[in-house]
Amino acid sequence: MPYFITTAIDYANGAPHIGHAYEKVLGDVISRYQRLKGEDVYFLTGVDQHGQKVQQTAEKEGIHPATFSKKNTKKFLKLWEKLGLQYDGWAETTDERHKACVQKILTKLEAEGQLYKKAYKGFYSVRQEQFLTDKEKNEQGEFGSEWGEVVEIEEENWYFKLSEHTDWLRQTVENNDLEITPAFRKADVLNALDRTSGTDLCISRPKERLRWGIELPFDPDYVTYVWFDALINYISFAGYEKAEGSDLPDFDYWWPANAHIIGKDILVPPHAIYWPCMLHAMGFSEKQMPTLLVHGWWNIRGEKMSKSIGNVVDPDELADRFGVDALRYYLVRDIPMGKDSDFDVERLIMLFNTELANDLGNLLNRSLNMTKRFLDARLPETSYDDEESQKLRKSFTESVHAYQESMELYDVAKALAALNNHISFCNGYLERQRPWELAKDESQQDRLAAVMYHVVESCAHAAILLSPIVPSASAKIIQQLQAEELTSHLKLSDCQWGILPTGHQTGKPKPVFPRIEIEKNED
RNA sequence: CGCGGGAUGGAGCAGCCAGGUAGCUCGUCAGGCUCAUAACCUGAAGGUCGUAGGUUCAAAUCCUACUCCCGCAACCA
Repeated sequence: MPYFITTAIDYANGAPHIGHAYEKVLGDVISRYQRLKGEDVYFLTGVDQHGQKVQQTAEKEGIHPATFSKKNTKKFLKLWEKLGLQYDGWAETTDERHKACVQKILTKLEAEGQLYKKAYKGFYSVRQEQFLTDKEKNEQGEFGSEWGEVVEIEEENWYFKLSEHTDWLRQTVENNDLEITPAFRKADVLNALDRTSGTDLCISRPKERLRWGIELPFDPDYVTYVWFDALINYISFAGYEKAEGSDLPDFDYWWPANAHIIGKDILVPPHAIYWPCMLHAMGFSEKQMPTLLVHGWWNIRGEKMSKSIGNVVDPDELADRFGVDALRYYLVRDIPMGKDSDFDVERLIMLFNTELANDLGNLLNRSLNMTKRFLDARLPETSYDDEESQKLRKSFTESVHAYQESMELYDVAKALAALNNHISFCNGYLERQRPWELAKDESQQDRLAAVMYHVVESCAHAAILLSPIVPSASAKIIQQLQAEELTSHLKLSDCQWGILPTGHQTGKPKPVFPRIEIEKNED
């Protein structure tokens, strides 16, 4: 089955921060999980390169917006490579294929009377090059000096008849044809719809104000409003209206998207209102709507992360300091789906050290070590079984079941907790079975073999279930288990007890998750 | 009365939708073990579940009011 998943495309106006990294890692984790299930996955991510902020910042630096956005795009690409993202498509809004698609859509909508031109009158800050609204007014109800000269001007722009689609949208949202996860976000959308109803969406910017964008095909004095441009990436890079002989994917095969992963800040109005209405105007039915997967934010000490406060956490630096596995693990482990969480380096270290190093890493290490020392690194045939071992297998089954159930709901944190549950059980199991004493007794060899099989087999499963989250560490575990050939083509549904055959030879143990030692004098 | 989220032992959270001895992780303390990454295992201390009412045989869980914290929005990135 096709599984088409996208992330928001990041604004190429600066360097990526932890929030960007979170969303992409989440997308990667879900993609890899779906691949593990055997689905045909297409993971699309990218950058939004147009818009006023890019133009402004580029001008400040005295370079062309194209050069500037390319430079920032590289920062994203570099980080995604470092974090091990496995995406199938890369969306850049300056891509000619995307531009052509946007223009085709605009042309069609204009021809069908979905767009019209109208004058707008308002207060405009010359210095900031933007229209001001009431929220920019200070307590005295005036525009402060920070805006410089403020003039009232009238300007013509192109509008999209958003209001003709909002009734349809309301029904589509209420019927869950446009699915919004988690469900509590639906209220936000319905609420925003009330405010939006009756207003249309301005989709153009005059070139004297903004040149950096996609030109309107029917009015060369204007460029396209960034959201109208950016949102289309989800279909343009999926092959919608692609040119003859294009290497883009087959749109009919992939659409609708199984998940648009976005932050709660861009749910309304762009993704839950503009986007579905745009699709509807293009002729998409309510059955062809994507599912919106809305995640929360990483805050710093309870505050919203922002550049101006200076509390941005640099994912690149974190990956260097603690390793990609630790960062990827933390980003999906310590935040409940849809909610906010506080970013805390100490918790990152704690979760890595306890759950990965002490529990799983150590379990693997002691299991392989004992197998090597007591059984000559071989899992011999055994017919021994006991109640403890039955309990372990039951714990395994329950844990895998809970893992899957949570992953289906995109709750990675809960899935990992379920997995860790079994790992803990395994450590307790070893304590109760005491293989190091069984090894001293010739008559207990059968039991020893059974005990070691149970823990080593559990490690193999843990590696498979962890592969979407920490792929490189998972591969290391599999390697030490010498189970590459046994697991490489395995699907999740094949993960029944007994992957490792009788007589299987295990490899040398080497810490996969070396403990992070807390540095002193670190701020 | 703009909208939403949150308030649970020292810290971070689950439980609330489908009321019935308050659970998890970390930390602390005391034991145990020695195969292992000074790891692992067992046990203990620590909470009148934001406040005040109400419904009920019974409320963290349902209802009402209030307090505090966070975010979003309040006509164009």
